[in-house]
Amino acid sequence: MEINFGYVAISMKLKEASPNRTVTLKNLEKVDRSIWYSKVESLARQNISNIIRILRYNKAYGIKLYRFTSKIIPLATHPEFEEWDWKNILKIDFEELGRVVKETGIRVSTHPDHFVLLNSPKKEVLDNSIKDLDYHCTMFELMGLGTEYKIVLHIGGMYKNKEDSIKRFYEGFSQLSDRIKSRIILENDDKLYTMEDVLSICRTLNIPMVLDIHHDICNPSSVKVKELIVDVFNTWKGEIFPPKIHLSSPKSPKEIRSHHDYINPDEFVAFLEEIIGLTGDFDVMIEAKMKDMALIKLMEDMKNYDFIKKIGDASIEV
DNA sequence: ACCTGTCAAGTCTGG
DNA sequence: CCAGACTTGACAGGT
Repeated sequence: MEINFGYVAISMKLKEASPNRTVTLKNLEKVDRSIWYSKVESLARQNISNIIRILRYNKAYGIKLYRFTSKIIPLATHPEFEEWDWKNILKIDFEELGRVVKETGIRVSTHPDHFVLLNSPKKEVLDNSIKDLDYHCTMFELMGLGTEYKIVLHIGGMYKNKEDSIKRFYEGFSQLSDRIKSRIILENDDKLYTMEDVLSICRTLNIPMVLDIHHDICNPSSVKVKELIVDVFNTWKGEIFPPKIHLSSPKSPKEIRSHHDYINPDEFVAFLEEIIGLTGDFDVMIEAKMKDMALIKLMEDMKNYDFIKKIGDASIEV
C-alpha cells in the first residue's frame, strides 16, 4: 500500500515565496483609486509565480500533493472589485500555472475559508459562498485542470438544529452549477458534523469524502474510523485520484482543536495499524504549522517504525 | 529587527 | 442584543 503526502499553501523552506500576498480594502483606500487594479494584479501575479516555484520545489522533494491558498487573488470576490476582469487579465498566468501542475504531476486542491457556508440561513451568506466557490472553480478551469481537482468543503454551521441545517445544506448544494458540484468534496469538521454525518451526505450526493482523523478525535463519530474507513474510501470509486485524508496533531492537551507545529508520528502510526489491510492506496494532506517542514520531519520520524516497508521523500509503503 | 494591532469573513458564546 | 472569541497569514505602523 502506497501513501503519498502533501502540505498546505506555504513552504517554510522556500524564502520570499509567499503564495498569499495581499492587500486590504482599508489600505487601498489610502491611495488613489486608479492604482487599485494594478496593485491587486501585481500581487496576484507574484502569488502565482511563487506557487509555480513551490510546485517545482515540491516536485524536487517528491511531494505529490499541495493545497492552494484561497487568497491567490486578493479581494477577488470583494464587491468593490466586481468590475475587475481578473479572469482575462490573469488568463496567461493561470495557463502557465496549469502547465506546471501537469508537468509536475502534483495533485492540487483548494479549501475555501470558513465563511463559505452552503447551509447558512442567510441568503446573503449563501450567495457570497457561491461566488467564492465560483472563484475557486474558475481558477481550476483557467489552469485547464479537470474535475478530478477538487474543492474541499465543510457542511457548515449548526444554527441550533442539525437536521434542518443538513436539509439546508442539500438545498444550498442544489443551487450550485454542475461545474462547481463536480469539484466539491466534503470533510468532517472538529465541532459539528462527524465522519458519520458527512459520509451519509456524501453517499446521498454521490461525491467523495475527505476523512480528517484529527477532527474525528475532536468531534467523534459514534462509530470508530476502522469501522467506516472502507465506506469512506468507497465514496472515491470512479475517481481518478485515490482517497484523501487530512492529518494533524493537537497543539496541546488543553488546545486539542488547534494544530501543532508538527505531526505526532505515534498517532499516525496508530491510525495506520488500525486500518492496515482494509484499504488500498491513499493520499495524506498534512495540516501542521510547520507545513512542509512537518512533512519532512514526519518522514524522518517514520524511519523508527519497522512495519513500514519503504520511506521515500514524501511517501511511504506499508 | 521586533512587536502589536488590524483586516477579512460568519458563527457561536457569554454577559 | 451586542461584544468578543475563534481562525489564519499578511501587513502597517510604532518602537
